[in-house]
Amino acid sequence: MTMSRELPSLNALRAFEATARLGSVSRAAEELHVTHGAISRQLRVLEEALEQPLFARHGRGVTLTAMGEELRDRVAGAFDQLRDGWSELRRHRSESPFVLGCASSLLARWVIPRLDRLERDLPMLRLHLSPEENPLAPQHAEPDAALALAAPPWPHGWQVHELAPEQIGPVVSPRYAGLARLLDRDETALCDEALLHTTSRPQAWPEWAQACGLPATALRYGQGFARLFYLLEAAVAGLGVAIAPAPLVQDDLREGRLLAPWGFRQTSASWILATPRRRNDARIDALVAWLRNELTES
Amino acid sequence: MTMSRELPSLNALRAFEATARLGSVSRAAEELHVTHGAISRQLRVLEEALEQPLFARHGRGVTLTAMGEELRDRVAGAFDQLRDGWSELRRHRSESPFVLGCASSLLARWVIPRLDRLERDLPMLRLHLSPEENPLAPQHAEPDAALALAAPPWPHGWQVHELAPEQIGPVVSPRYAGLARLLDRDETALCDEALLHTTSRPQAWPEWAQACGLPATALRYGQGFARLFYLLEAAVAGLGVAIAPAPLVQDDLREGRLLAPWGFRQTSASWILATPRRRNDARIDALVAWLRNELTES
DNA sequence: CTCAACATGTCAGAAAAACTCACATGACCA
DNA sequence: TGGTCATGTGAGTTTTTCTGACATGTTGAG
Repeated sequence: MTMSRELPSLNALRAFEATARLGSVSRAAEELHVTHGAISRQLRVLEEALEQPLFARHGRGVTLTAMGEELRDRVAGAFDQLRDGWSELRRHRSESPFVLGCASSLLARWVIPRLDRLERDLPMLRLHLSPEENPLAPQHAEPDAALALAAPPWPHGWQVHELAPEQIGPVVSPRYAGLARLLDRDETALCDEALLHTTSRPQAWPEWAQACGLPATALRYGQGFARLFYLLEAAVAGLGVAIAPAPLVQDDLREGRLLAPWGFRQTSASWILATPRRRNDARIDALVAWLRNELTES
Repeated sequence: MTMSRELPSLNALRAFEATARLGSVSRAAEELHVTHGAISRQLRVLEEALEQPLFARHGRGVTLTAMGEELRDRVAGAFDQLRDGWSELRRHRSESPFVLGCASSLLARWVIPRLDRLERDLPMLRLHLSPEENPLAPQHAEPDAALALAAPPWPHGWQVHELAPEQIGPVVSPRYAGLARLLDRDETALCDEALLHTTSRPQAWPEWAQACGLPATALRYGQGFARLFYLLEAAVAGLGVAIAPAPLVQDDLREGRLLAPWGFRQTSASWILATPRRRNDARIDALVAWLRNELTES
């Protein structure tokens, strides 16, 4: 009652194909990294299924019977095709660039300044950057990984590698007109400022306030910007006091374009690298390690 | 260090192919007679090997990713080819005639007279007869089975089904000129005869002599024939006393063309049906049963 | 001829792969 | 909101496959 379109054991077929191609049970065993006994047994499985011998044994070596030759002609091409298809797929895969999705503010303020070093340290990555406002949202061309600032619960369908806790703090330009009334005072001084903020993350100031024990309601908001990137440009230009993750203003602090008189405070969010589930490329581990190091060393 | 021409688990590949073709893990599971969990697991094996998802899961069903489509395109044809090749091979096999090798004397004297009944009882056999002087010798076109009279040790490389012990005895035509001096005497009467014999089986008379307690040296030999078939024709023609296996002269005895005054005696040989090893066709069992019945019922 | 070197077959036990079952999750629909 | 469908997951079990040791039979050299 065996449905004729069903296939026999594919491992047995593969053993047959190798034996037929190499003309030897022992060499087929070598190719498949098993013992000759395993091949011998697999051949018997096929022969029993067909109720006909596929090889004539003559003590020293084997030769195909008529039925064996027919089977070889029918399956050899299929196995070639499978091997070619599979290896090409793997080759394409390993040669394809690694697409990193990332919000444009992070990209501009943090990734791009480090890009030369990143490409020098991880050249095999062949990194391609893909600016996307929300890299964790479902989209047409899913990136290989997404760099983001996010808090649990982690987005569904992604595997999250936590890189470092986020630290945020107020920053202000030395050119800011109201700087004088802020210096040498503690955080409460900010209650008198019209704070610059970004609409893409309205919780930044309240979170910070909570972290340093100020009531969130004590804060007054000034101008809002659509993106963190604009917010920081505004701060550098001396338009007021902004709030930012430390790594994004690190260079500005070092070069004196911004001040952070009250330091930075840890939030509940983290820098994360998120990868689509069941993609555990070895390249991802390398990237995670590099990013962790970059975020924590300074 | 994975050699790129190596294949992944073929069972996993088959699970993928079925799932891609049917667009559903559950239906693939049905087709392959396993649970959906088994398919799911196999798909994961492939995805881990490629480090890329092959399907996008959306709670209700799956759809191929770009990489999945590429893999499907590359392997679907190969699986079609394997299925077609295998099923055609099986079809050819089951439709092919069953070739029975048999010495020409047996063929003429025993098989052919029973052929109409044999074909009536076992029509699925589609029997083809292949007269060969020594059907157990290695030859170009090996038969599916060989009918022979033989004694152990059995020929190497064949699987032997013993059908019935052989019985041989002297036979003589009622038209034989010397019949008068034989009738109503015991076997010793034959010591005075020039016994007809076949050069293809010189041991027949000595064996018979031993079986009935006569010294083999007491026998005198007359004319020899190249084949048993000729020997029996000579006996029927009244040329002298021949020796023959009982089933081969059964019809002649019944119809009075030959007499067997001293009956038949068992030898160490048997009627056998020999089949090439590892060919255990169901048709063989049917044929063995039929032959056994035919040889023992009379 | 005998013997060593091959090549393959065979079997019991061991290892690995595949599967099942039961439950969990998420999407869709009424 | 609960029910159904489709799939994921994990522990434990079944099935398949492999190994390792030995047997058989062939070949060719000495």
